[in-house]
Amino acid sequence: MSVQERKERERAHRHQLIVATARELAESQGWDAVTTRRLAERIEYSQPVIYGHFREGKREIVGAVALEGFAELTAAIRRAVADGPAGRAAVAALAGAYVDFAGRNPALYDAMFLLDTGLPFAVEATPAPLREAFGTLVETLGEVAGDADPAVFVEVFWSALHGLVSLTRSGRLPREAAAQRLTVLVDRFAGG
Amino acid sequence: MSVQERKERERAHRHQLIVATARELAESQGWDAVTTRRLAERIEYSQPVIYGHFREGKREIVGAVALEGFAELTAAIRRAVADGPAGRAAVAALAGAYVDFAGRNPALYDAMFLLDTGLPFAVEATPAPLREAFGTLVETLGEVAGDADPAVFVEVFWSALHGLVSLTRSGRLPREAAAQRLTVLVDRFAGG
DNA sequence: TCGAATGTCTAGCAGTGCTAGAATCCAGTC
DNA sequence: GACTGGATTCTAGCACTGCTAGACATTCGA
Repeated sequence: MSVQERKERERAHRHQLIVATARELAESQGWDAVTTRRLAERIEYSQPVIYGHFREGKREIVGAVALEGFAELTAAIRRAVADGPAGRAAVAALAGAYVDFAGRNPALYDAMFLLDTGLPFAVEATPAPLREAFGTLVETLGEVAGDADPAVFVEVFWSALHGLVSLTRSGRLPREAAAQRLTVLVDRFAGG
Repeated sequence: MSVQERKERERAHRHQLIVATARELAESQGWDAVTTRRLAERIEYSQPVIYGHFREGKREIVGAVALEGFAELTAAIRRAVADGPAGRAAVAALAGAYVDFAGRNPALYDAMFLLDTGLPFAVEATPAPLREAFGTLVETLGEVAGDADPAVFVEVFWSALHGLVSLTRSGRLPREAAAQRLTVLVDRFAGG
């Protein structure tokens, strides 16, 4: 194994270490606690090494965490609908998985859907994990779109889920009755 | 008019000047550009004077801006439904007004629904402008709730609107087809 | 006019994201 | 094994952030 390969492996490992450390810090203490100084301390290098891996700085790190999140969201949704539920059961399963995912990974969710990451959505350059996540939503929900364009329908349903999640998390909707709100939403979107 | 009254008038004026300046800066350059140094420069006092008005610091300033926003949102929605539209027309008018309000006042909207302001929602201590805004939504939409609790129904519809607005603004939903998404949402919620 | 209370300012703290250039290390060549 | 050049990492620092202690200035009542 060449010196070059070993160097590349070390670099990739360090890159992943930074991303994992950022995510850990974010989930335990919030994104405000994730600073490049703290990441550097945690990985036992100086700050400029962080910038050697992420040329666009902190926002690129948040983007890298988000990418992981999309892969995991896709997996969570696929597991939720693995039994092949149809109609309302599919919508409910997907909605439940989405809200559960957001609840278990609040900082990851913020990286994916709230914070500025620079990741392009819905264009040619959109990274594969993002496309795949959205594609999974369309696969699952396309059949209940009725007259609406399935992609547009999915965008609207996703928006509603995102709205419930983010308003609840920021304290603008009470946590009580969250399940009831989800039921109302599923009823409205699975109704035909 | 007493010295005390004049002092209080001056203080109230300065307080309002800080809030208005924060909002102007936020709408023109984003909330990141709103710093207490810049606000102080703009109002021609030093930084500690800002803290003399807002003991909780910047987040209290953002909250003050948000309060104004709620009053304006209420007015905008009331204007949109002043003709007394019913059923789907009422839902559409309200949804259009909400999205339009968010589009015209992006930073104000962020203060209201994204940023940490410390303002309590949906509890005893919730400020009147917030209660009034929500009450206006319930007044307008309550009749189309069908079997659902009107307040819960309104929470869900508002979440969906918020989701559309915030995902579009952050570039996660394309601006194209925004009107189409709104139509799909209104159809789902006005459908009975 | 004076003194106390109030209001405002200066100066500074601890932290942020980020980078230039110095220092160190590594690997290839002789 | 030594040397050299390139790569990597570090130190030091910049410009900025939110915020505050104590000094200074102003105001107003007696």
